[in-house]
Amino acid sequence: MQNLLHNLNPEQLAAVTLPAQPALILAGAGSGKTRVLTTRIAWLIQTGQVSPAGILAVTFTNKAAKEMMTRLSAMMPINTRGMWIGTFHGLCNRLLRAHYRDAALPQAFQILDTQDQLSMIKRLLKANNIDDEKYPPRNLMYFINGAKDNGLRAHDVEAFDDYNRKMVELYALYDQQCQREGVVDFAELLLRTYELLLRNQPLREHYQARFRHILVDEFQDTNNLQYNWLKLMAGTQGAVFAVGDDDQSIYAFRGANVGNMSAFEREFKVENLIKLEQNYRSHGHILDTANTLIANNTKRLGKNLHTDAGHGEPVRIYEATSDLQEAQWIIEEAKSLIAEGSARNEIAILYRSNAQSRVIEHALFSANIPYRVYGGQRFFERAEIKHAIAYLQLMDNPHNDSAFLRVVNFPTRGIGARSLEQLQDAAKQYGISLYAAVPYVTGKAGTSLGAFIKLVEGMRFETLQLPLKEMVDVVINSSGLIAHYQNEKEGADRIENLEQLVSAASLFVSEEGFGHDAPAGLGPQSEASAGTPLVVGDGIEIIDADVPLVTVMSPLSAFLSHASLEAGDNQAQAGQDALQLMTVHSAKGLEFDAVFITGLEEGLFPHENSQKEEGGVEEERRLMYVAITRARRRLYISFSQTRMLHGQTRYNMKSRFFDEMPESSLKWLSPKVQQHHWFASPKAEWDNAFGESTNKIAQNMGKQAMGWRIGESVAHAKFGEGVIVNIEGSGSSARAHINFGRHGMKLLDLSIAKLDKLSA
DNA sequence: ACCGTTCAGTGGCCC
DNA sequence: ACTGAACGGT
Repeated sequence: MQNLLHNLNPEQLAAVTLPAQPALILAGAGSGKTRVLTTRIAWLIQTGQVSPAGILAVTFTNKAAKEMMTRLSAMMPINTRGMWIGTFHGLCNRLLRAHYRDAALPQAFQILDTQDQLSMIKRLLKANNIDDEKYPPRNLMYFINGAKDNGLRAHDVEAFDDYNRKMVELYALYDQQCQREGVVDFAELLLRTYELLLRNQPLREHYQARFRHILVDEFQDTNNLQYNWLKLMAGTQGAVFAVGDDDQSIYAFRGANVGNMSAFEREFKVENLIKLEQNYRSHGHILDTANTLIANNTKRLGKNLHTDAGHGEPVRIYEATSDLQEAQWIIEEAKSLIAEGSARNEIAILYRSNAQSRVIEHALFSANIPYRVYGGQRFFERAEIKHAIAYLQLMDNPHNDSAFLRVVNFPTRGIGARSLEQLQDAAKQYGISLYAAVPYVTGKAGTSLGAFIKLVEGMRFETLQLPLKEMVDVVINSSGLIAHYQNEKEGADRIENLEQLVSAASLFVSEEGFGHDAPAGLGPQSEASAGTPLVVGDGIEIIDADVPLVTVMSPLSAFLSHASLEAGDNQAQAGQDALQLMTVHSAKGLEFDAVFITGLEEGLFPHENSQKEEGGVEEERRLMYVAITRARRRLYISFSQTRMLHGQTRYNMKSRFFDEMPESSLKWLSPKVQQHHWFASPKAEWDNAFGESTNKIAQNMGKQAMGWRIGESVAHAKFGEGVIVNIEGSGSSARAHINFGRHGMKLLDLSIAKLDKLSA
């Protein structure tokens, strides 16, 4: 015990040992939040306050859940069985599997990922002759997900105009279609579980009594449905231990509601609010920079990080002339860091948007520096894997139309658009799935469709008694996928991936505790042993979901859930000692010795779209705060005078965030170049080192009128600082397009507008 | 079935 | 500038 708690600072210790009451822990970046969460769990169990079965710990990512598990088992000889640590979606999946009847789902229900959901919506629109120009599938998807995230079914959504009435109607149709097919989307997992608990009192009371301690990670990222889900799960007795940081709330765009933090404090009558402000990650200058910046936000719960680590080095700021040159500079700096002994994977290059990575990657590639880009395509999202999965889905639940359509003619087997049209008509007419509608199609189309059904049935029959690994192996071969890719020029990688899917299945079986030789395709292996059936009140029997998945679903169903819920690593190749490239969003939760934050320009960071959004700039500022606090020892921030975006050169102003950072912690590496000065100096001076594209810019910048040049910085009484982006006309009738950053782009008459030359 | 062309859209992304 | 989807021709 002493062991468990020693080395905690007073605030951490206080948080870990709080009584069983609602608590809100404001955990700043690098303040040991995961440590507090895991130690709290260990402490609760070791002191005998709760059994492992009484713990529910919720995270947003599988990675975080795994991390918590790992750290817990390092802390105590833990009996992981019975403890519920997982993502919202993973936990909901588990509950719905155990209580599928009460939730009105088929036992083998399947989970749609975003791709599947979109394709399903497209099909729905087509089947109902809806103009997809007027109702873009993507919009409908956002509409549906948005409604679900707020706990609203179609009949709950109020529509005030015809357009929205139609959207609501389509939402209802969509849900019907999902129900017919036996599939649920991500939001549905949450909503269905919420409704299940809301309506089923015995079940609700059972879980409320069971989970005496509910711990939530990244609480600031919860959406409204998740918040209400937690409320329902907690009941009146559950001790919810919410850990979060309002300053790191960067996911409003996908429904996260920071307001849940204060709502939690209010509605749960939180008496225990603890701030973890001691930072163990970053040096002082870095922390000061973060603190000063974030102080510009108005809506904060209030928190100020401090460190014992000393000031360390100042934050280095660099002004580049072009995005290309910015990349060159990064590489030079990175090289010298490496030369000084830094590990490559301790250096991160962050950017606001993915489009920025291209230039940097190109430069790294040319310089022969290994790097790794996060956020690429994930394993289970690859086309060939989705195809193999679709065959498996059809074998487990033939009514999944998305899976059917994905592979009915892949590899090609002569089933074209005409045949499918006939099939879809039949399915619509009888209100059944495509699979079930095949017998109603006659003629040649019927024959080839029948052959496809035979293929799937054949694979199912053949693998009925086989373990999962072998089932997958049979599927990738008998389906013709392997053969198909063998004939393809670039098919080798895909075949390799398919083979990796077989290994993944094997690994899954051993990790999830399914017997290696247990048949994959049969239902639950041991229905009788499913937990301890509880009989409550009216004789309703509850089988607690606290059982290995194997007892509530077949290995195949479990593997398919796994494929949907854990799409795999979000990073490209596993080149170990490589520079780390990623967006600021995906850097959240990570830390590095040295960090480059690039593209600090108005319009890019803060992003231009954020200006129009309510609270948008504050979210951008939090994003910058997250970026800064990733760095341990050394931080670089750069911006560029020109940048290629969407095929044209843009002249951006430096980000307003520079005005919000403490000058005393910054060190400007480049002399503050006066932009009108560029042309006074020989072009070659800044051209020789960095590539040819500066040439074009220079030529373009040569254009001038009324003593003003493109690219020049100006000051305007009303709009403040700006950059001349273009000049049209000449002489006294010339007009200039000027980018005033936060005031937007203005077209000013050069003979009228009062402009001052800006000397920076 | 497969190809080349055209065209819109282009912010971040967990499950 | 680049991508992915949609379209139309062979």
